[in-house]
Amino acid sequence: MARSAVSDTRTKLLEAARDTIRTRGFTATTVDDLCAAAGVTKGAFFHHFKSKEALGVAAAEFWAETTAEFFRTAPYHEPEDPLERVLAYVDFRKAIIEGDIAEFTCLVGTMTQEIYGTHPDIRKACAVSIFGHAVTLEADIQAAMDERGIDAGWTAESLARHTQCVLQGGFILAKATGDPALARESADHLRRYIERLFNA
Amino acid sequence: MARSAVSDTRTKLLEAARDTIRTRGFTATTVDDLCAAAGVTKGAFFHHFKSKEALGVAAAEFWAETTAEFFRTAPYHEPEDPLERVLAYVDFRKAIIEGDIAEFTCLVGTMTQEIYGTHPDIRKACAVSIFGHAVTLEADIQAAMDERGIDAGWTAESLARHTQCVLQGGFILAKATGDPALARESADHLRRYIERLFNA
DNA sequence: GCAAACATACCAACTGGTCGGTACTGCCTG
DNA sequence: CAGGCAGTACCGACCAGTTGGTATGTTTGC
Repeated sequence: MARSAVSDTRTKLLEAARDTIRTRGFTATTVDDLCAAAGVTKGAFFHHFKSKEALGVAAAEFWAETTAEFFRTAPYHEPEDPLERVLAYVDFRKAIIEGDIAEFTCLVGTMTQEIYGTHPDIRKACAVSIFGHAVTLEADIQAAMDERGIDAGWTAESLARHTQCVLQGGFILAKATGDPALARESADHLRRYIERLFNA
Repeated sequence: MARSAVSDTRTKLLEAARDTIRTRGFTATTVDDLCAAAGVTKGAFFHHFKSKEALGVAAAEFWAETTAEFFRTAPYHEPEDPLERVLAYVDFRKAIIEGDIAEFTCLVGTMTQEIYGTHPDIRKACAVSIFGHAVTLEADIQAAMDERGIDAGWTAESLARHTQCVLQGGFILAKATGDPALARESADHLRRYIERLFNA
């Protein structure tokens, strides 16, 4: 019970961080905000995290873990053809861009923008999350390149990173207007780009 | 003399805001920070801006004006062929991605991420800046489409927005790693995409 | 009974914002 | 043309509320 209570409070705080920081940003989110959102006291907060910055790092790691699991079990891996899997990934990313902005935008992308110069530990954890996810696309991209004998001035690694670039940029445009459609629009351009790269 | 003094202090504050907010973000930038950076007192600050939020709006407008002038007089307009101008724009954007991150990243993109849900007035001013700039690309894209008889499932407006998406996303990747090369890499992908769209 | 997991009260530093006052300029009036 | 007067620009001490963080006490499971 002790253990589950621990992880319960800790998880509640991390979920509160995920939701609140995506809405208000890291700096504007106070420790009291998080405690209120998680329904715990400040004592509990500082029992689990030695500082607000430590929570930021943990929130980025929590994000990395939960999204990794989310994408690992997502249906876009089904196609037999690697290129089809890559395109299915883009379609999947597009499909989940809907509803409230704070629900589909990226916690670590948001935090990175804000704290890259002031909180190096959080920045590193965010980078691990972003590029760790990008890496999961590389094998399929490389397989598609090999299969089709593509040998152009770009690498699988680079294209994988570019997908994240487009998605992150789309989130900014969506936030600027309040309209998720702008993020979906750029996902369409990304898909078209990949199709053309592979002459699909 | 009175007039130039006014605009001098105000401009100093807006420049301080531009530089400081790009480094630390809007929320983490305090009014005292800005006063110190601008070399003025708090009294002067609140004489020119009725609140910190009002300064945020003014900073976004200042950004829109100064960048508009910067791009208007930039050399990428020189080519006679509209498509070449569009590609020259991408090359130009890539070329200016160098040095300190706070020097090449986008003030309004940074602010948008952070305050989209909490400061609607700033958000609107940021959107005006971003999409106002995107619009300056539309005529060339449309001309290139007309010239080459391109009639695909995308519009000049949409592609113009997508260029901003890629650039903004590139800034995030650069911030996450501290390496501007990642932003340039995505600019390369953007250029390649446009080339393929126009069969260039 | 003891260590981990909380809870509560509290604090010093900081935050955006206020307010009375000053300095300078241009303008109107007797 | 002296002198009052109004408006703008600016100063900086001050304030109430908030912030991250702490110190100390209490509960809980093993």
